[in-house]
Amino acid sequence: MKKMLKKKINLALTNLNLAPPTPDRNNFTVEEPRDREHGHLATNAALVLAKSLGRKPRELAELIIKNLTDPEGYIEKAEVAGPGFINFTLSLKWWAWALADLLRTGPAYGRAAARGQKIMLEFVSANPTGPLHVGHGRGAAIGDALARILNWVGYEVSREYYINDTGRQMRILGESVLARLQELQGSTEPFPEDHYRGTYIMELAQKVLAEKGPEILDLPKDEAVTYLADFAGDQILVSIKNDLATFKVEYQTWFSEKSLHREGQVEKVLSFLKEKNHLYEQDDALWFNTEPFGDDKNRVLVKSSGERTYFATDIAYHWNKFQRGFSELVNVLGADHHGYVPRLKAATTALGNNPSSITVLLVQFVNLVRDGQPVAMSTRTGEFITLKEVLNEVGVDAARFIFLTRSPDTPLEFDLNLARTQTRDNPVYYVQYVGARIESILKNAPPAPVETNLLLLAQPEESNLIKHLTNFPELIEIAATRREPHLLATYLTVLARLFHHYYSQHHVIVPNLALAAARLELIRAVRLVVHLGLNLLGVSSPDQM
RNA sequence: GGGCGAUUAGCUCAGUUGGAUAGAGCGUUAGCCUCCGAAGCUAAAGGCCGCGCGUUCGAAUCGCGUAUCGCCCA
Repeated sequence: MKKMLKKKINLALTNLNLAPPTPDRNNFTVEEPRDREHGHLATNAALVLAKSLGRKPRELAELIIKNLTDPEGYIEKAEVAGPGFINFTLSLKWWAWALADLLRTGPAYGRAAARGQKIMLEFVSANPTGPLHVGHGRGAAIGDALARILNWVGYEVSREYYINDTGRQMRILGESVLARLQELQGSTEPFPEDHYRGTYIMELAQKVLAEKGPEILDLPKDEAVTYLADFAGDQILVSIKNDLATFKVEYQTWFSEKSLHREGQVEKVLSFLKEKNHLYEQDDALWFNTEPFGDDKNRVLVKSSGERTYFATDIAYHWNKFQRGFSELVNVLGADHHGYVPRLKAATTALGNNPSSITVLLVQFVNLVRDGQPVAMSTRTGEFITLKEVLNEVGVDAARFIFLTRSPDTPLEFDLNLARTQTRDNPVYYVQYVGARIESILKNAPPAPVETNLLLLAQPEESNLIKHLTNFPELIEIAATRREPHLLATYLTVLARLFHHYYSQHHVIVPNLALAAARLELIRAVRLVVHLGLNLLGVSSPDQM
């Protein structure tokens, strides 16, 4: 719709043949004015171009209007307004054409052709040391919705979960289970500080005891800890997978950190960087010279103890991603990782890739509130609300929608009381209700005549609806390029409002059968877009509620 | 001390990359079901878009400064 107008304006500018040809010819925008009295669409072309063309804005606007060509009869009215805007009112013919086009395209509306580009989304990637909490849920909702959207606009998308199944946190996990095991066997040693205290640790200890017996405790401590870490990690990972499946998040790959070490990838990337002269030794440690690539200081890759740092394995991991043929990487991370971004980009550059091929999406924390009080969320103390609990309380759809309505870079307040008591008032139902209402109308619909005349949709509420519907493809495109799935949630809320308003103003099934038929087509289109939009958010779109 | 993000209605938050009179949900107030689903609609009240300076035809949006909050680093 906007493209159509832009083309016409550009053509008018060409016809005007004004010298000099301006370089900012395409700098103007076509937008929807807030005020309905300003028509369907407005352009600032005259305002933007006035200076370089040496004309007064209003004068230029008049010239543009005079030179518009519109053989199809799509423009009803074009007039100069305010400081030099041109307001357009589009004709019924245009709206009929746009709606027909949408219905003809059907379930593929807004879907772009494959671009032959592989893009990887890594998200959640929580350590398998405890259950997922709400913060992970937010990352999961955003990552998954973004994956759906990117796929929709033509990328070959792969979702990946990186499992940190080795290192310090895993050892602490093993030690935590060991401590509980010893307790079960009568030890009175105090539980070690800074270890995982959640009740699930005790459950895991009981499970080990039941399956393997107390002989585990006879092993040398290191062996026991390693065994228990693996055992517990595997179990926890299973429950993480279950939670994500419940949340309707599916991964193509679960990538194990261990496999990087097993296949010697860390050593390979170290020698690669060494060859490129990016490494140096100092104080018995091996350093990576990341500063020239925009990091604020250099980083250790191999400690004096010989241990590889977390950063070293992470470089190997991202190297591996590129080697698997992904041209673009998106990482959804908690906001506490933002200091990590420059060094990741630095590593990307040093490895010979464009740093802009990796996008890090930082998601701010979720603050749980109960009875007006913040709820502590430490995995260590065991006082946390798991994703599973929240899903049980408010349901998958509501949780996803709440996560996806807010921009990722603002902390989200999640009020559990509100979520619990106001389930039915949740905004997600406002959108879903549109679908249910339409299905109900369609059930009562009379049989359609052979030919439907969409020109009968002459009410302003109808053109408003069509206008918003036809914005869908462009909106998805924007949400994809900006990696902002929440734009879609906002879009759907507006669509819902427009529909509910229309519904209250006009009956769909009216005695005039031709008009009824046209209106049924319109609400079918609304149904379709609501369905597509909710699907892209991973929210269900029920026929009945 | 340095960095990143935030600051918009009583509360929770949008604002489609600079457009005309600032948006929604919840809450408050007053209305609307003999009529396609009232999980809805209509209306009212509620705003110095943290503050200051700048950029320009035009700023919630961009720049600089500043305050407050959250997080990260030393």
